[in-house]
Amino acid sequence: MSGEFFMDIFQDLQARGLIYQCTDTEALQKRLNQGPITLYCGFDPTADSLHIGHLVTALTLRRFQLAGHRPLALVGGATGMIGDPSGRTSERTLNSPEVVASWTEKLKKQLSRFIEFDGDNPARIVNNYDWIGSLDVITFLRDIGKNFSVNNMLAKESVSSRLEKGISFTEFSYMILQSYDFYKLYEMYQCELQVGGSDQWGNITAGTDLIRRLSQEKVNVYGLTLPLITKSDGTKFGKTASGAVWLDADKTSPYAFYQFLLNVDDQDVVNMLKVFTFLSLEEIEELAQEVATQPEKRVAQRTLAEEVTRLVHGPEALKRAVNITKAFFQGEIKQLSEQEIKEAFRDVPSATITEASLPLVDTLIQVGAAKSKREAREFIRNGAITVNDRKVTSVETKVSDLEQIAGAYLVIRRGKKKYYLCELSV
RNA sequence: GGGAGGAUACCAAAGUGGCCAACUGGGGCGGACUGUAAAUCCGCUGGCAUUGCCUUCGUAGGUUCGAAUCCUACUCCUCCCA
Repeated sequence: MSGEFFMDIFQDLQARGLIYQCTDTEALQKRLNQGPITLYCGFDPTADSLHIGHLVTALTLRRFQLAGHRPLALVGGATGMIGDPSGRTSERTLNSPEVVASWTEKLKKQLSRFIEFDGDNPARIVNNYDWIGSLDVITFLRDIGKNFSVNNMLAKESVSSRLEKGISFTEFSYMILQSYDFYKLYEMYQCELQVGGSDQWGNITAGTDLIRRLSQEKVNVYGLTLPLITKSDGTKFGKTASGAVWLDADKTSPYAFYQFLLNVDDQDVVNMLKVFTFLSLEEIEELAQEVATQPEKRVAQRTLAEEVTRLVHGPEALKRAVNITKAFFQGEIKQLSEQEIKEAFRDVPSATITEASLPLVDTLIQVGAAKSKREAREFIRNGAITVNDRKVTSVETKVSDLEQIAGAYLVIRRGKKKYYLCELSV
């Protein structure tokens, strides 16, 4: 199902709702039909991991590659040191060079999962530190800066929206660097297209302008932005109460990642399938029918969760996530073997206790199920605590009162979905 | 540089000497219902403790039997004038 070859990439993107703005729709469509094109998209190291929002653009690069084009994934080792004002209401705090460098490496690794480095149209990962890092001030101001008009820069949304509150020269200059990236990639790899999120429009057009100015003959380069993915209620997709949904397995476990997608609203799931999977539009249409006729089966959600988790974390992690889900929501935890418990609870908070007489109230705190004894008691009184499939009702319960799995494990459930593992070693 | 106002728990916002661990709304968390849903309803939302204690209302002091509330200094924020 994935790995399909799209004859008309532009049409496919359009049908998936992935096109927001384009510098010249007709010309770009024509160019794409003429043959392979090199395109790029940048990712700045503003955190130690990409999140699910970045997936939209990363997967778009892959869509282009599947259609026979050559994607470049740019990691902003240099621009990450400056800070993009786009879409921000206030100045960013600068990170140290060491931090930026280590984040850059992490992003590189994550991005490489989504694109193919072999074959006829191999992708490439580039780091703009390689050409910006060595740029000297005179070159920057004289050769590059001369092509920018401050009047123009002030008009860009990313800058104008900040004029009231204030913006530093550093962030103000950001668009020049990003434009220079596009220019360098055009020069080095004949990169003709830059793709980015909708907030990148200003930076992207600045880049196409720069290339035109610096080129002797008339050239055509294109910019394309993708929409911000929102839910039906208008809020941004990918935000949870506990923060962003990360692609790094250490920050958001594969199980949590899988669950996040499994719980997508009926109203949103079809859109998400279009944006986050490589399923054909026909396959997605079939799933849309399922949502309409048998929403309670949640076939679409299941498919979405499986496809994306496999894409991001691989088949093994997906299998674990599914197994954990089965044990938690369908199976009886008591039936699990010690081996299975260890496997299933790899991604779940756990603690080891050494004292059999420990009150359950304290155990809940140790595993992280409750913040204080008061809260722990409240959970028990409300009937929110289940240990090894048995509801606990007495606040006085001690660990030794409870039946253990495989003689050593307590699987604690709080509420409907939160699980904690407690290992007893006396 | 001058003037006015403000800082309360996750957020918003009451309270202006004891009845304040602090109204209310949002959020969050639990329960019922359910499709691991939406909507709805109910409960909880500083800590410890078997009705008592401890720490909280920008920071540091002071007044008082007693302060989130009054006084002093400081820090930060907003607005107005220059």
